[in-house]
Amino acid sequence: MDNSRKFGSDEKIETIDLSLKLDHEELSNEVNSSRELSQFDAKIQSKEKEFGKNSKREEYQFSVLQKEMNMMKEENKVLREAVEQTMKDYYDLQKKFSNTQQNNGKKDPKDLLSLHGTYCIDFDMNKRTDSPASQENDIGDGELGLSLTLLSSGSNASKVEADEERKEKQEDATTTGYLPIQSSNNSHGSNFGGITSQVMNSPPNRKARVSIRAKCEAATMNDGCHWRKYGQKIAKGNPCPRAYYRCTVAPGCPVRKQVQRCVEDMSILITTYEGTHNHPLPVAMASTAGSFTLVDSSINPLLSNGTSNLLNQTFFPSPYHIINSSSSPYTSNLRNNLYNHEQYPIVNSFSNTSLSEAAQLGNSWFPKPSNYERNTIGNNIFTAYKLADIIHNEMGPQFEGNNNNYM
DNA sequence: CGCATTTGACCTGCGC
DNA sequence: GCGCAGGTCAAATGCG
Repeated sequence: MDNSRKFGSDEKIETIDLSLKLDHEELSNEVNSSRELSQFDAKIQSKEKEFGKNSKREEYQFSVLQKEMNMMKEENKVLREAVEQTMKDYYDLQKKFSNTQQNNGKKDPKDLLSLHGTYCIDFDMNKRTDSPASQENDIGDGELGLSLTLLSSGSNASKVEADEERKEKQEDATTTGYLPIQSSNNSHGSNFGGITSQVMNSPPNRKARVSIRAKCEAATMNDGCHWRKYGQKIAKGNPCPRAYYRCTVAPGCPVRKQVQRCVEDMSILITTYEGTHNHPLPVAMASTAGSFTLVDSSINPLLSNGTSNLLNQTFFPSPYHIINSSSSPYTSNLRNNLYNHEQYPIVNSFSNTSLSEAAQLGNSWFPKPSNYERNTIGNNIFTAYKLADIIHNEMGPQFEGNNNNYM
């Protein structure tokens, strides 16, 4: 925008539509940094001087523009504060995690894999929005979409489940569940379309579990694998039956999953995966997971090794490559992640079309949808692999290796 | 007829 | 040791 030259040549024009010169796209580019903002202010002030002799209408236009710009500056400030707050919370949580590990005598971060715990991923697939405006609103509300919750729990296996139940009861306090134990002033526990990952200690003889909670009207989430139902139980305290599935992609695959609706909110589907696939994952699944542009947050190697490897092991048994851009400042990483999530929406990552088409195309790897799954494919479909990808994305790059440490 | 789902019975672990 | 609850098995059933 070469305003000086432009204004110089337009001085004789009686009415000048300044709004054309300050379109939203350019304005949004201008306000990306405070430094640029100040430069922008200087430009506006110089223009004010130039147009000081013009009509009151132009002055009015200036005032309107200035108000708009002030509003954008305020918004920008709120966004920056939200990012900073989230970063602060994130660091606090990492510190707590590190302290917990030290107290447990875990010297090697790899030993985290011996925490055969349950990792919970929360998201609300109905909350995802596509419009940039809603993104900004979400961020402006401080709902930055990702928080980590580390709970210290009892040491026996039954307590793991008990904790899960207890937390489910607590989750009415928040909307998505899993109360953050830190940063009381944040809004991570509110109903955002994001993720809450959770790590709970459990005994060594417990297999790794990844629990995914999704707002999903369908009877089950389709994650690309082929599952055979082998049982159903009505668990105590929840009238909704819990269904048991085992992976049938490859014979002898030990991976199992449990699917149950949340008692407080029937629209929430809780899917718990357990075990490690003994076969390569379907190509579309891997490609979907890899469709994220992963950004190296490089924040906490402890979390990176622990959570990501566990997720990796549960969801990504085969080598899985990521893209690192470690040169980016973290705030921009966070921002990039948020936008990457929008760019590659969680919802419908395994869309009805892709799934059924893949099956129709006769892809050898692709499981033929079961009767049950055929009925659910048309609804909002979610791939846990992508969520695990997001978790990894937030956790950092130390991702590969140590795949057999916790089984 | 083959495969997937359903469902009651059985097994196992844990708390008391 | 007993009872309870979660998890698994396997025969029965349903569906294409």
